[in-house]
Amino acid sequence: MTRKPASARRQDLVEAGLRVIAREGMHGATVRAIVAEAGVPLATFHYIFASRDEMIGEAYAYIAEVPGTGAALPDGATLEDVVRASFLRWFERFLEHPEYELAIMEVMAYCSRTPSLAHLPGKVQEHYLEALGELLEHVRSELGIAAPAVPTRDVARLVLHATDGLTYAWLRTRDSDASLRWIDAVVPMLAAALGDER
Amino acid sequence: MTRKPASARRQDLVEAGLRVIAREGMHGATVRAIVAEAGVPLATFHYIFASRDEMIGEAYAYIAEVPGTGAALPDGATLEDVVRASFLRWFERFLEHPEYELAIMEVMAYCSRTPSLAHLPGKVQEHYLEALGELLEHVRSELGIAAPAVPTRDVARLVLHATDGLTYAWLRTRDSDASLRWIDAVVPMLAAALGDER
DNA sequence: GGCCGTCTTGGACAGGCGTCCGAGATGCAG
DNA sequence: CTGCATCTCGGACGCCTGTCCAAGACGGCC
Repeated sequence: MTRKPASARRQDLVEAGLRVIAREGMHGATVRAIVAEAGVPLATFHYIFASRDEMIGEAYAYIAEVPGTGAALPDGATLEDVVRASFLRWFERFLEHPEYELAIMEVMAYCSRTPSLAHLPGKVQEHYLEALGELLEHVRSELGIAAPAVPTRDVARLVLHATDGLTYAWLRTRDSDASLRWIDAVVPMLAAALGDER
Repeated sequence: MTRKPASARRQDLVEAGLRVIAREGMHGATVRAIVAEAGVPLATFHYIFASRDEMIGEAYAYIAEVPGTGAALPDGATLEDVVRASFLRWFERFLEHPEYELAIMEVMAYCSRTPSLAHLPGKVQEHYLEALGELLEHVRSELGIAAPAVPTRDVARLVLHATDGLTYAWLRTRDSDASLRWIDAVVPMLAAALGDER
């Protein structure tokens, strides 16, 4: 096998692990399945990771690194249009790989249950909030909205609640129409919070 | 061991299973852990269920049987007040046993991954919608709101999206303040949809 | 009282699991 | 070229998993 530094093997295994979890779920993500996916011998796994849990934690943290959906805003769009467009774009991305979102949900549940990983879901949320916050700030400055009375971070939390609701409900029903109606319903509220109207 | 009809043992095991999943997560819900919780010998399990998966499915369906939160409305309350009060009551119940909500999430993910159980999440959602629909109809008739242009079922779906968002986000962060702010933000929208204002 | 459907139960089975050991290969630093 | 830190990897360890069998105990009905 081609010789690689441990850091590179680490990333290979984390990515392979995420692929396996997305395909088979947490239940099927055994050490043997993961090394098979990565194409490395079994013993490599525990040369890199002290335990399977350590790898799961690494994988969950890895998810948070994925950048948000930076959008190019059309000129003359209202705030609500921009929010709706961004939300819809996120939803399209979601629909391309819904099994990944299910995987993330499973990993977060597993981490919640595992004492050594229980702090991670909060940290991942923190990353989400930061990335989303930047996007929202960008939108605000682009549209010339100043001196917000609702802090950006609070608006980001609302947006996250909205996407979380869509995620959970969609994964149960696979009903995209209902999701679109949900988007139609929440977007005005989110835009209002972002635009600071009362 | 006291002799019981299979149907009674079935319910005992389902309830024990749910307790174990709530306490240890899906990962720790082994057949042996479940029979220990129920206080029956191992072999009883496969006298009752053909497989562990069959029991998991039964447990997930069992969840949907739990009745919704029927509320006594104070006189002279506005529609928004009633919606907010109901939502808050649900949230209080949620806070009493959040680990159960996490368990439900894990079971739903597991079912999604298991071909023979993949149809269940949709069915459970259907039960939720029905129960919630009845509650909403009750509120509507109580407040004398007639001829809805937005079908009750659609409003119920919106409410479900809102509670799902709260559930998912809370389980990551355990941030009840953020949840309350979310409730404050969505309730007017939900009330508007229920009250049929545009 | 004897029968028979229903329920109980100890024990075993094969297979999969996470983890670990120790010997060998590799390739840069001196 | 030698030395040493780094990486590779076959194979095994003990434990736990879901599932099953076959023998026994119960208890209502003829």
